[in-house]
Amino acid sequence: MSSFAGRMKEYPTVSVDRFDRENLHARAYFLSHCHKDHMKGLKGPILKRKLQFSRMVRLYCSFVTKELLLSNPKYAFWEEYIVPLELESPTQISLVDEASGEKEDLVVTLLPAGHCPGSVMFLFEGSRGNVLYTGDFRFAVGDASRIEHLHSGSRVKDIQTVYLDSTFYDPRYYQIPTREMCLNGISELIGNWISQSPYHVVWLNCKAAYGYEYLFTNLGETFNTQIHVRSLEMFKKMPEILSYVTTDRRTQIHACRHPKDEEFFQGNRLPCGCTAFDGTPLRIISIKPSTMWFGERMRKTNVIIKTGGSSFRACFSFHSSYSEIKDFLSYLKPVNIYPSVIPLGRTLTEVSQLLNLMCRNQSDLVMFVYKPLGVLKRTMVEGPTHDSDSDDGLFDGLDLVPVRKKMGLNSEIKTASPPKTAPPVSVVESFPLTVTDSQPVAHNYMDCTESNDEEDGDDEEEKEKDGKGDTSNPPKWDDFFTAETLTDSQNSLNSQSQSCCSAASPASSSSKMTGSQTPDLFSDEEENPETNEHFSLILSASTSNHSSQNQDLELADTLILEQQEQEELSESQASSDFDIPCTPESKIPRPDELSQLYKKLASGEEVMVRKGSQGFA
DNA sequence: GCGATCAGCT
DNA sequence: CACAGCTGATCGC
Repeated sequence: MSSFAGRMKEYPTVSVDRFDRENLHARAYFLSHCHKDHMKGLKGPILKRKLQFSRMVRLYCSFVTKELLLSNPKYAFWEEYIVPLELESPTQISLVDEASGEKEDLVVTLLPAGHCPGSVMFLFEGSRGNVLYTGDFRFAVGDASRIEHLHSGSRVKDIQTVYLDSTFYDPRYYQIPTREMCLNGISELIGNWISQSPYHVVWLNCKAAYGYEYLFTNLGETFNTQIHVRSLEMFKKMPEILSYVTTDRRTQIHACRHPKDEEFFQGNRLPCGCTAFDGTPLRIISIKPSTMWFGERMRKTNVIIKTGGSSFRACFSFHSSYSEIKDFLSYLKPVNIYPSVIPLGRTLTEVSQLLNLMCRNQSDLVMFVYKPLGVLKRTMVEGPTHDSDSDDGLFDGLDLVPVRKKMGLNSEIKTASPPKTAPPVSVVESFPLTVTDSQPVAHNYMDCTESNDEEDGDDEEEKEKDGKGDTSNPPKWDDFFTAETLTDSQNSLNSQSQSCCSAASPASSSSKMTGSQTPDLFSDEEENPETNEHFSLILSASTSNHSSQNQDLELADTLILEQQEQEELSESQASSDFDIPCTPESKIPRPDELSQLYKKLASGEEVMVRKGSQGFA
């Protein structure tokens, strides 16, 4: 569940997915998708009144989200204030302060998020840099590279901040079978059942939320049928969904619901009340889509689990897994990452620390330590970014969070060198200026940490409260986290750091054993990690609590492999704005070499960074 | 009577 | 197995 407070520090005059409290003063609203936890305050009378007195404030979302939203009478009053935007079409939006007339332009691009119908990410491009608000999303590995608007030419755009759907950003959720695997498993189960007779029917026990539609359309297509649902109203303008759903109960696949549907099912009734089509009793199985996750080294897993005589759970996820998120972040390498969800049993601090490893600063930290030339490049790219975060008074008088960060930054910089003025516009000029930052890495690292920790003023309370519950069992996470941090550095030096981590893992494991789960043993049988997982599509009769077994082993293993993976990814990302030439040996460069390097870097990299942020302005 | 919040339950 | 959201109780305005 999202606990994002609604405002991005870079663009605090707009609100995203939150419509209460300070968001009531926003100059523009954005709704990423039509789930209630992203719509807080959206039907509030205060906001409704504000709209009636405003000429400028609008709600921006996708066409599909607009349709879904307006299909609910409680939100019908938004009709005249909604501006639906096409996907992948950069659109300039003027943010006007209606009192002062002050204006700021922002370019927004909607990117399909794969979470539910109409769900999008928002890419904001403006004077404060490129910011990606992911909303909720499910991306497969590699998906980010296929999104045109995350690129500028052949390069990845310079993303300042990602506001991230971190629902499964926790190594517990290392992998979740792909959509295709899940669909295939469900199709096989359903096919085997409904082919037996017309009285063999399936009840898809779906929650009351958008997001299962692609299941319906795929099943409808596969079995040349329609799925029974309670209402078609919300899909009336979406033919590609509408054609696969029906309110006619005489179909073999149902996704209808009833407050007492579980009882109904026990009594061999469908939620719609059906017990028979023509006097012949139905043979009903229930399939409950639910998230299943697996460890990094899980060799074979089932996407269907039998939970009773005629009950099944089927793997289904609205959100990206840990490894999918990592792939996404490794590709984008944003400067900052802020989680919008704290996974159950975690705290904001823990998640922020783990996310720091995926920040651009952090991956460069490794390069800085072992590849000294890298720091020049890193500083070059980062200097301006850095400064732009603290240069002017845009945040003056606004919320505490950005100001606090700014102050922290300045004080950090002061210790190294006198306060700097705003960065020069010229690329060449900015170069020597930023290179003089003698020890920038630690500062930047701290900066990332602090900003994450201190972000989200009132939001933090919620998150910390969430976290309180698990302060009783912190060792497992802490142990794990420490190990990972260590590995981060060690891995670059020594490929045998694996043994170091393996040694550390039993300790964290034993503390974890106090949890309710019964992880599998540290068996050595899985010495050979298969990166190509084969999720079984075949129905399993197993009723074991399979999905979280091996947690401890996975945690430890994750530490080792993810760093390797990260390195590979950065190597493959040769076109990135912030990639750097490899330094084969760590000798100290001579001044003339440095000068050559400066020229090379200045000729391309920085120019691209600057252009990237102005591309659509 | 309405909204916000929380516990409980899927 | 934890998606998202409903229902009902309680409290405050």
